Amino acid sequence: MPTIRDVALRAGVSLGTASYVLNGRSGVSERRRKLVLEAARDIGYRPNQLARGLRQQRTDVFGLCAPMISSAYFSELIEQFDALSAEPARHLMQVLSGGDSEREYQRVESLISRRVDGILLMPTINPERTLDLLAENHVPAVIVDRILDEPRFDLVLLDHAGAMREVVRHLMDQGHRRILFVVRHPDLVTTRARIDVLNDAVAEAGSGFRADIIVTTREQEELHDLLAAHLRGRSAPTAIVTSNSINTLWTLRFLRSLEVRIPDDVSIVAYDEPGWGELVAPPLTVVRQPTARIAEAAWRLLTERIALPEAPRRRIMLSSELVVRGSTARSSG
Amino acid sequence: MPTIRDVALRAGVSLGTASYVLNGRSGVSERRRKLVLEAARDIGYRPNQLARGLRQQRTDVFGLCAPMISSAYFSELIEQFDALSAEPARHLMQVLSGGDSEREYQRVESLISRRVDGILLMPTINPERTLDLLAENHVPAVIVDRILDEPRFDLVLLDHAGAMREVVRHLMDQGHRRILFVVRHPDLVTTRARIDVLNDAVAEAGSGFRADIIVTTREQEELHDLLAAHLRGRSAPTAIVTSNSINTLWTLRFLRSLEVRIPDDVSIVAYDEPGWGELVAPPLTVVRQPTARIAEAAWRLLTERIALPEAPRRRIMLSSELVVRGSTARSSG
DNA sequence: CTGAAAGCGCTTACAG
DNA sequence: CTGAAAGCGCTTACAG
Repeated sequence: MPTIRDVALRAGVSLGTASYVLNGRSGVSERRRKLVLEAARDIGYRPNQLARGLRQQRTDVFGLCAPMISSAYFSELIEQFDALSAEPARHLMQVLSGGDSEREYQRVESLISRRVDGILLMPTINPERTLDLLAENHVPAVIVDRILDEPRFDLVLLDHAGAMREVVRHLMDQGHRRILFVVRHPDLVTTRARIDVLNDAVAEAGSGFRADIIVTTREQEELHDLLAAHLRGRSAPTAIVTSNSINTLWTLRFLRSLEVRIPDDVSIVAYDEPGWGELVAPPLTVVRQPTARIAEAAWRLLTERIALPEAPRRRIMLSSELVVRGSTARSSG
Repeated sequence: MPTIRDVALRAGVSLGTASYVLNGRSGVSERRRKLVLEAARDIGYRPNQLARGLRQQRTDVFGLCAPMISSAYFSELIEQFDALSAEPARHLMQVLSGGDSEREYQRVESLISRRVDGILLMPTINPERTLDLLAENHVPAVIVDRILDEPRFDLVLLDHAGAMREVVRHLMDQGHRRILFVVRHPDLVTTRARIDVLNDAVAEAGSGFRADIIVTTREQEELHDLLAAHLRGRSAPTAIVTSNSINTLWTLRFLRSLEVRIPDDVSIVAYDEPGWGELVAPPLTVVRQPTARIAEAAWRLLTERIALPEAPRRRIMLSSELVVRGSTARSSG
């Protein structure tokens, strides 16, 4: 592959001059500038970003670590980030943690070894080691959701509590008194916040109101059995809230196999807006995350952090939107 | 960030010796080896892969370019690739073309500038410039699907014709005579192949049999109108085949709004297996792509191409699987 | 078994 | 306005 040396040789100028031209610096005669540009085009010169990055101590690459890609929330978010990376000639280097903290650590370590300028982290449940790694190496990073308080990094937060308040209000307005919340990670601060809001609302509403929690695992079967047990009971829920699109998928599947009708027997509110949300019968009432604004905020925070490493930490909180559709209706209970 | 020089200094050995130890070369005394390892750990040394890549002329990074991430087929494929990249300490650098050839070219160019060892390309419709770029720069690359013949690269192919033959057989066995095929890119060789199979089968079956094609654009409305027109006609289709999950989503949505019942009024076969395929009522009959095997084949091809740049080109053809579920039934027409 | 030196492909002060 | 030289952080022949 041709190097800048080849360009200089062909243009008959020094290596330094070639570099100046290629980087658009002023102070090179028009004649030489043309010669260099022509030579570069002729031999198909493409600058080696490894060398450039090594020398300049910056790579114009942002690292991005997400748990997965197959959930609507993350794939949307990542497409948004990708769009953002196009214009300022920046590159996105994406890795997946699979939700596993150890893998997250390793992948982020690899990103650091590749000297990315900064990292966008959609953390796993236990990101402590990763956060320490980032902090120790002074890698500019912004954390997207899942963490409420972290003095070392800029944060983009989602107002989960507010969203849950809206969900509960919507359901109670419809006469629902027994709400089941299907969650995957009850120990996440953000899940915790939602559970608290739910419990508080129920407590405040008085007797006859109640909230239950189901924690899902990787085993679909367990959810099936728990769901069946809850629905059989005397205090069966009249409304179910699912915390992410996988839980929603599974819950809908099992409700169907249990011959529970939506919304006649039970209402459903789903977090995240899967592509098929409008498609299932009835269309889903969802809490939609503002992925475009999340990506934009995180990107801006990271860019500014890189520019001013010592600026005070910032947190941006974004709120979700409750979209009411056919899967919620007046309680029949 | 600490360099190998810092490690050597702290361990009291030469820079070369530190490098030997860190790279697991033999021929260093046990005493020094321990000193180096300890020093590296103590100061949190992390090799600069930019420098390493520059020197070694290899980065252990594979580039991956896909049209998008929000389709089930691609997100599955990419998760598979990601899993593959974990074990041999290789890194995946992923870019998105958005289906736009110009953007594909630029993103691949950026990958090349970053000196990836090879590229996994899920091409756009007009990848010619990108392919030329890859070929001219002798970048090892393997192309996944969408291209049938390309003497310069290794290929992983999907047997679309075979899959379509199976689909048509299944439908005709059920008494269907009028089949509508909803496609996005009729000029893709792979789509062309499927259309040909469909047309041939219909011609062979004799009079009374017929096949129609609808080409979708970015405008959902157009599909709605075309669908309505086809279904109103005297020779309305009794079965519809959709070419990807977006088309499937839209088609299902419009059939619902047109109050067409599935499979009573019309049967549906969908290409790709969206996460919600089993969820909609009725569950979808689908042509499922073997994403795990595709990823594995492409990865192996690329690895071997890098090892033996001059080895003869290879093509691996994989076949899809027809999964019959409730959306197809005996024709009522 | 160990160390000094060259070089990967760039950018960027520094002389001239 | 231009060129020679140093240096980014590594690896790797080459002497000793």
